[in-house]
Amino acid sequence: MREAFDALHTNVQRKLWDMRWTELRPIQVQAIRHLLGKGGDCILSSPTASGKTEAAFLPILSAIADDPAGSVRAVYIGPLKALIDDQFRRLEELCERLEVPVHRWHGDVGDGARRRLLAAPGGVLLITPESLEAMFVRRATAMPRLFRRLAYVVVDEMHAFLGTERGAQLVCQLHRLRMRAGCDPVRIGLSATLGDAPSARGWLRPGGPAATLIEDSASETTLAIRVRGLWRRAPRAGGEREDAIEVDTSLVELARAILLAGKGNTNLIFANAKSRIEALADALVREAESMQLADAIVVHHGSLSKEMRAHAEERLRAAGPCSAVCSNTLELGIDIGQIDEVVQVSAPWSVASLVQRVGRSGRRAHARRVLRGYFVEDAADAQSVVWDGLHLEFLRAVALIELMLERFLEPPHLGRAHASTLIHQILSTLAETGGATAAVLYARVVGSGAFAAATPESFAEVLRELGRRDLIEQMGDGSLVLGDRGQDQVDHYTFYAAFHAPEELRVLHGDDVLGTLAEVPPPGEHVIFAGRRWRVDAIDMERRAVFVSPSKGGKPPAFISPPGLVHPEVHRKMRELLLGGNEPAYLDDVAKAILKSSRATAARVGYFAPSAQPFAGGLRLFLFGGTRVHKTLYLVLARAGIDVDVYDIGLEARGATENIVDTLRAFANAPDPEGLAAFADEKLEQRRFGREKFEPFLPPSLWRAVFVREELDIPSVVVMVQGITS
DNA sequence: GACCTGCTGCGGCATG
Repeated sequence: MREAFDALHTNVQRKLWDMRWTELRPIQVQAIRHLLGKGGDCILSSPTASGKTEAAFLPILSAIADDPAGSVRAVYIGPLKALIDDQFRRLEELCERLEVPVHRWHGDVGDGARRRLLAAPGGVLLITPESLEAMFVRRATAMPRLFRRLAYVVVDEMHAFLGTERGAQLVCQLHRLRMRAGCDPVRIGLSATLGDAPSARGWLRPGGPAATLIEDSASETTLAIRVRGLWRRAPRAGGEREDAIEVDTSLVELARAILLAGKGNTNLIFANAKSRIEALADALVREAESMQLADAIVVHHGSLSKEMRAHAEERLRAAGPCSAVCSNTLELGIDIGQIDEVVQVSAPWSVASLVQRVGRSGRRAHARRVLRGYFVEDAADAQSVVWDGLHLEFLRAVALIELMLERFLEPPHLGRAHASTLIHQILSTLAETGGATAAVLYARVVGSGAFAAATPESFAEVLRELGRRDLIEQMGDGSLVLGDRGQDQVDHYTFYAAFHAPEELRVLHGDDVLGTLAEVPPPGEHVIFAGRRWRVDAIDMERRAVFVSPSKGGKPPAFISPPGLVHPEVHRKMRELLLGGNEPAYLDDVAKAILKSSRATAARVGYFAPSAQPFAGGLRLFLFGGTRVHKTLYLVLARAGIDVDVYDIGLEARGATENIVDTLRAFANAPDPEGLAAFADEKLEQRRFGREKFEPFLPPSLWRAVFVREELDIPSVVVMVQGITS
């Protein structure tokens, strides 16, 4: 412990004295020993608020303090802008006594700050993968100067990248950076929620030595959980006025309950979907007013302008009570002021997400964490639709809380082909280099190890397809350059993100930019946005802008996104909750009644194992097998022309029962995954299954092979069908 | 009935 402190640079030590640190946390001691000792790539894995960022940067700053210039010396890559801004503040403070400059670069960072970095590269740079991508495309010639002496790369919130498009992009970028700037920095990953830390060791540097795993499982602060249930009431009309909207009385009741429990505190309220976030914010603003509460209500999500987000963040940091209704833009790492309580309205998709959200509260010493859950459910009776009577979203939330208490975390989906991101990185590398031979391109992109499934043959096949589609073309000397359509892709500002997002229009009130919307109501209609009510005055498609003015009416906006993946373990726990008789102590009386109602519904349909239950309109499949298995079965039935819906834990197929059962049996007896893939390729809307950004540019045969391998789960489906149809 | 994350350059204008 003492020797770890002694190993730090004198001015880092002085700063710690200034900040009145009395001791180093265990993860910090271990990280200092490792990074200032034998060194090498490492993963720092410890609970939220255990000081991981400092664990990485105390030794990094100590190592570069006497030699901070000549190029950027350390890069920090974060998944969220708000997180980068927060870490920027903390690092600036840490660097106060050092000669180490701290820079940040993301979409909301102004020209001035960018020019300062370009003029005198040095110290630490905080950046998103998307902004780094933009550097490769637009400023490739400056990159050697910027990163020549780069010694460290810190990947924060590593779990947010593992097994995702952005993760493959990031791993490829690190390799490309090495090729471009001749640097080979030590790679350091940070996370509090790695579902499988040992398997993450090989991710930071594929094909290279595995990272050293530095773990500190110090027990978390005490956590108080309270889950409150509310029964939904019938909506009533809002009155005669033209701009009045239907008033959802349960939303009003929900808002009132949240305000009463949280008043006088600083709270984060997670409501999952942007549409729901806006609806709840609107209700909270109105109720706070009618209750004459001084508490501020602010909104924070990714479709709001930087000004709106900055306002919310400032208000949270300021003294005085404040509640922020937010999406996962405030989920990770952020340490904004003193958050007293975390409120979760409806269920998130994963345990990891819940753990991160809970980790936003109680970050000061001796403060406890508080999680309040709220669920509005329809009262069910014997006539109710079974799916409603199971109260699936509520059940999922309780399952996630139970799994969190058992310390379960979803393992990442590693080893994926990431074919969409492969194309992204091919196009980006051609923009970066201005042109390259296939061999060079292979070395730069596939050589990163981010695309484990790519072979020289499949890579060549992808290149040929890109050529056929005018995305790339071959010059006389054999080298490859961007084609017309490839240049169009790369020139558009939406290119830099590896993930798909719908095109959006800017929402303007006078000169103020409120944010962006993909689904805009026609002029004359009303919309709730940024926590306020607006009338749509005009839409200018050419300028891609919507003009709004304040109004009294409004309804929440729609956003387009495919549903998330639920891990089979979460479904297993939901089923266990239905079968078991215990009542978690954190449920209030209504929540207990909701759980009881779920169990009564399950008993009424005789559900005790995965099963197929006939009903008047067809067959209901209660599966609890995880989203991948359900999607596979959805395809089996939809391909046979059967009308089918997915309901979290199962499916509802409509039509003649015999036909449905025969279709399932026929598939189990002779599965043809390729047929399912072909059907998905031809018929499936992007909305339902969420195809990745550049998948439309893949050779169809390759797309289908990847789809079969990664999106379908044939063995599980065969076993399940045999079980439910025997 | 179903999540979210992120994003450049430039022209036009006002200001010192």
